[in-house]
Amino acid sequence: MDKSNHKTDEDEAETGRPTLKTLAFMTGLGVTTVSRALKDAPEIGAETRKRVQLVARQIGYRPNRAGVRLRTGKTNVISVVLNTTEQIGGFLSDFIYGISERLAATPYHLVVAPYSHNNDPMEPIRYVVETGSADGIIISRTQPDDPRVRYLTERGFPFAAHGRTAMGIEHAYHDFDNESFARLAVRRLAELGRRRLALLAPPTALTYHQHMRSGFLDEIDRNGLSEVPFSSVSSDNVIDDIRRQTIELMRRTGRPDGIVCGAGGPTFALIAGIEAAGFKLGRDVDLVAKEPFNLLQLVRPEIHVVEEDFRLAGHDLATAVLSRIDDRSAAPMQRLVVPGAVIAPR
Amino acid sequence: MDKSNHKTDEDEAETGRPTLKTLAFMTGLGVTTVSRALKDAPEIGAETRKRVQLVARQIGYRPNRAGVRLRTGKTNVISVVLNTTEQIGGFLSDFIYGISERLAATPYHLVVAPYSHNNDPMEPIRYVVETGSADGIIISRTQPDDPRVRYLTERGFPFAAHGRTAMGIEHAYHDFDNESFARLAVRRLAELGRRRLALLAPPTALTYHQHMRSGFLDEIDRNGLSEVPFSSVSSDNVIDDIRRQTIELMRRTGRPDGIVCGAGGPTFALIAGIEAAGFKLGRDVDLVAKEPFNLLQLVRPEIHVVEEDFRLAGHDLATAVLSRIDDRSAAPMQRLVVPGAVIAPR
DNA sequence: TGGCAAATCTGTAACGTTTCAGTATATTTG
DNA sequence: CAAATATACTGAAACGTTACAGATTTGCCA
Repeated sequence: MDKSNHKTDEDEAETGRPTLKTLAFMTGLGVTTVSRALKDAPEIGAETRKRVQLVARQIGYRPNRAGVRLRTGKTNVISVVLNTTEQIGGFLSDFIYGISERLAATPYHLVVAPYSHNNDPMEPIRYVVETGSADGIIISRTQPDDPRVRYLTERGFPFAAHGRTAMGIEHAYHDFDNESFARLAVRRLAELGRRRLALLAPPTALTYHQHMRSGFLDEIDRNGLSEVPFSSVSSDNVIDDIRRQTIELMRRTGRPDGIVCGAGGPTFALIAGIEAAGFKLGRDVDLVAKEPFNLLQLVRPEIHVVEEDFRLAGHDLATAVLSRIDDRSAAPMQRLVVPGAVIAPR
Repeated sequence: MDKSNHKTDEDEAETGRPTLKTLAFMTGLGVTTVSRALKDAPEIGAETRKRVQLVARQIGYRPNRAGVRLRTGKTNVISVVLNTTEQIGGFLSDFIYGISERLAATPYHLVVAPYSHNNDPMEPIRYVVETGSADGIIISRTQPDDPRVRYLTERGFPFAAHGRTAMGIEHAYHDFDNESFARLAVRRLAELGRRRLALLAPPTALTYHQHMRSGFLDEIDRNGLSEVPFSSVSSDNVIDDIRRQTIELMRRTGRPDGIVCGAGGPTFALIAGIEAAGFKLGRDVDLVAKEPFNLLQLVRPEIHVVEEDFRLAGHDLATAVLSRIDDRSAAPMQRLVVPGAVIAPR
């Protein structure tokens, strides 16, 4: 008799994954009631609420993300936008782990949106905002005047940045205090009696280039030291370029006797370059480097190291963007991590 | 007069993000026709198809993922399941980049699902399958008898594994030929006149432990060398444990004069341990290590290195799982990457 | 000319969820 | 005691998409 393709309630109760309808059938309530009961709405009787929640737990009900998303627009997704041509040596793993650890206890999923160097960094940002494919965004490689920050702020889209900006916009960020790092590094080199210092800085476009550079310059000044310019490469360059340019640097007449390096991978190239030019680390020149995990010092104990924790950064940024989503008018989390001491050679 | 809260066609055309309805209004066609036209269905006139597609492109129509997902069950998501307690030194960045590069030109998003060491590795897998939150899964740290592989295979869920299994199941994988790596390494050490070799292997639970170990043992045999057991640690151990155990190893009476190491981070610890015990690399003992990016050799040129490309692995696995989704009955992609030559000290 | 097939297009229903506008029953109030 | 109000629940509609089962038009053949 029943030629329709409507599912009956009983069908519903038997088949595959449970939905609100399944729950409604099992409890004898309406779908609406079940929905409200699951989110502890006050207009549902206490006893009914308990009952629905019990049954839901028993049969392992999980809300259908697509259904929620379609109806409410809420995606329960955080998107982290990464540059795939990023520095080798990969602090990125820890960064991502930090984020996902934070997200693990929440209903949020983490999606990784890449862009390559030749592409527009705005592209993935626009995509996410225009298609509403995430509730929040985490960006890195922040610039002083960052179009992404402007764009996201203008639209009131929740985000957090790894690094600060300088455009008078109050936004959530987590940053490592690279100015202090540079100061610590210079001070250490001064203590070692070094006089002519070079800095292998991040690319000029990034905000923390300025920070690191100004800390470096100011502290050089205070200690009566001089700078040996080394701007032909940045820590973004490929390893081999850095190595070559370091050889170049060391062969100059006014070569440095101390070098500060703000990134992990490039430090390897620096050392290789110094030695290829015939100089000895610790004798002719000292090196203070920033490293995510202190591996380098295991094999080259003569270098000085400051650690930077990227897992913490990920964790922080996830927290920041979540609280941003939760309440867009709340004050954005802004955390500046001060570097620990410079770890000396053993 | 119109007190309903129905949106009229004109409303639709003005407001926010375009949908099929917007397109239908603009072209004067039905929603169904537009939907079919956009996917080049044959029953839509050629001219209409062109027209619809043109308009869609003009106004930047993007299908609503939640709509598609709710209706079809297709998520357009690939989930990569990672162990967050994974080895420091992070080859993971490259792995993830490899995947997302491959996915960039497709409609697929990449979501990272973590699990920590004390948690059940099956948990994220079950979650994805039960909630249908992805169309395919990429797993790593594959075991000879891997419950995840069994589970996914039983349910016909598309996946690809970084590493092989040994349970008579034909599944998609990408693997580095660690047996060949170990052979190459041993051969190199034999050529250098080394006689007593040790192997710092991966954890015994993982499939490639067997591969590496059997290659190592067999090649030792062929070359008339002997093994110095070194099973107190695996490459999964924390850096400091490896360093300590290496000191231990080197202080034994029958200490090795050659060591093979199958992972990047641990090699640093090995070197530190060897030297802490008072021995000199290249003189007392030689080291052949596998490294994702050849950074180590820059600062310790006396070691021998084989490179392993994790970006390629990611790319491959993404391809594999996509083709699996595309056609579940097609033969699974199975790729074994043979190691390149051992890079000698310079 | 009538009939039939092919070509092209369309409306309805459904996926699972939440919101809106109720309804029915019990309880209080004047 | 009627009316107002509070309590507990419910059906219908909508989010954007696609599958299904038509509907309309055109061209062709007997």
